[in-house]
Amino acid sequence: MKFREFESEARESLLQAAKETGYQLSEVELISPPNPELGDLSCPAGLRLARQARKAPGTIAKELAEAIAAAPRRRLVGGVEAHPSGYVNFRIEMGAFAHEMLTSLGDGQEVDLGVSAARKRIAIEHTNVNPNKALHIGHARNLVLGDSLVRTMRRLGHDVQALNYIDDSGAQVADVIVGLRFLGISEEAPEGVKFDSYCGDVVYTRVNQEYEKDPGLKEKQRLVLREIERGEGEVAEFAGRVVSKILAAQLQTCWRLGARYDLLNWESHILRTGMWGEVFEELKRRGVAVLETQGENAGCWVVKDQELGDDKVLVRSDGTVVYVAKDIPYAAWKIGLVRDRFSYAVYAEQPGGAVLWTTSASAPQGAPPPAHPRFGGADLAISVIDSKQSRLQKVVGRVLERLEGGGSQRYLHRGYEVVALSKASAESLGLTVEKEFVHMQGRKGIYINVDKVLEALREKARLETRKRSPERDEGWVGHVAEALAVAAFRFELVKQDPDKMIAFDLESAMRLQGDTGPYLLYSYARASRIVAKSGVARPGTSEGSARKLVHPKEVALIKLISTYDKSLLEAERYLSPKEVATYAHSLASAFSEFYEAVQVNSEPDQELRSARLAMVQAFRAVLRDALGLLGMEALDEI
RNA sequence: GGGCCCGUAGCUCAGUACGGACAGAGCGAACGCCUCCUAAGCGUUAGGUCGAGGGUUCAAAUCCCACCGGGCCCGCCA
Repeated sequence: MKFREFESEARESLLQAAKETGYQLSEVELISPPNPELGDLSCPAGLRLARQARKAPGTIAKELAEAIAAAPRRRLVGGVEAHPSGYVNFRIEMGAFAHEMLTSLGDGQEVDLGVSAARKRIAIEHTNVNPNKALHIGHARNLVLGDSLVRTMRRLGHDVQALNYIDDSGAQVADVIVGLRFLGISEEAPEGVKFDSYCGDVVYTRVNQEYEKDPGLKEKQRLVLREIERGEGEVAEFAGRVVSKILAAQLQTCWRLGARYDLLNWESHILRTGMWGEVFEELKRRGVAVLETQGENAGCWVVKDQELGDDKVLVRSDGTVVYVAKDIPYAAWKIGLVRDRFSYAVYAEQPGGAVLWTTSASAPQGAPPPAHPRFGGADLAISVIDSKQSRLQKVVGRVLERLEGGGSQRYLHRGYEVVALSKASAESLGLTVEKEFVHMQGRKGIYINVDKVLEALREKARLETRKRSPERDEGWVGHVAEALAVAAFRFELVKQDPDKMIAFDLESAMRLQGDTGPYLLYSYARASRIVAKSGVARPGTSEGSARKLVHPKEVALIKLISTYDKSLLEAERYLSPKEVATYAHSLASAFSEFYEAVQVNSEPDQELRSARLAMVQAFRAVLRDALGLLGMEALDEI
């Protein structure tokens, strides 16, 4: 977009000037000046060159600035000044800059990012909730981070597969089956209670209480686990049905939050298709997995790797496979290191119409398999998994590198810190709390359900919306309230740095004002209202009218709009959609200041009015785009 | 014992990746702004030894070192 063009012009002119004045300038560092009066872009070139040239930084800056001024003018560079401190400061040629920007964006249509990165096939794994409970806010952080990353990568032109891994053969599922089968707990949720929530809140927690009272019950769990792993028999079939019901309920929540997936990967299929076996053989052959003959791991197949520190067991002495080991063939499949043995079937149609596929352990009988998108075989795999599993993810990454025979780094772990409960929120669950936060614990029922938070948010938003629009019908108010609730919730989880733990506080998460999702929707709606009232959807601009945009708030908004692409590139570089969230908030804030500072529709100067209107349209186009990446719905009225 | 992460205003956090000019928001506090495009907004004021100490540098919240405080991981659990 425009600002990057300005940057490259500034960079080129500085390099040219350095050549002419005889300075050895290898790279041009560009920073934004501390305040706009100094310029729009700064380069500390004088400071950089002072030592080798044995001159004062200010002198060098002056020479460079003069050389640039003497050179032929560049399109977007309006002025160059040397600062005595040694900076060369560039000023944007606002007439041309604003005009060109508004020509491409001022009609409020699609945003052209102008990025041409190499298109990659990327597999992004996220959500991955055990199918034995409803989503809690910790799962939501994973989903929001992952889904926003999927959307951002796609927006940058990559071919992205969104994967959701279903651990259908683990202990947590077995616990629920034990409860329903051996403790006489009802197989049906009470009226009005979602099945995932019932299994997690009632069955799972009850079973864990019973384990403590009756250690013998653990034997039942092992029995169930064996049956599920075998994949045959009445218990396994029953477990399959329960898992499906829970998953269906979970997906309702995921979809409500705006997440869409391309494929469900089932843990049980990795064993059943023989993919584990194939990879295990390869690991043995390459000496990545070795059979331990002595010590505490005697009889186990382990990975020994200096980078990992302690040895990691992959196969137990009884021949069963540990959890992380199953992640290896899955990861290998993602980046095409193992033959794709999965069959694929349609699982569901998601809201909006996109098909959700599922792996299948066996080819369908009779009818020919349906045509499906190409899964697996990606250039890059990204796993969104909380930081507690960093070590295990490092094991997977290292093993893959050795499988591949090189350090290609095609498997990336996007970690993030957990969500805990604030003191106040934990106390609202009836806990007595000493510390400032409490970690959630599924088996003890210490967590906050996503559905409950969304319902509370929606109700609050509904009342606020109703208050502002008493004449509107229930349907409209409900739609707006839902969009506000999702925006508030997602923004709360995505805006924070992934490396920081969130102490989730229900009360502050309920806010609809300040640094929140609704603030973004509000600024968008205000802009839309200006356009609606103007009666002009595609305001024309000229360089002359664009030159009239001189108010500091106008200039600030133009500049910010033109840097949208940079926030996406940062998000890609750091696998961090927070960059987009931060940008969107700054943008909305710049618009609010613009909105308060100048009038659009009542501006008497027709040219200026038109230029401002084009700016509002450009703002809408970019914010709408960013909101889309964050999984929020831009509404013209709220 | 080994490894990873965090520490910035009363509270919650941006800014740290690539060192740069007076360290920014939100919440909370005080005050102000709707005969004007949505006040879910905007403005003003108050509030900071950037955990503490050394080092590198013309320049450090940012890089390096050891330290303090907090969280997490180091299972033949998932």
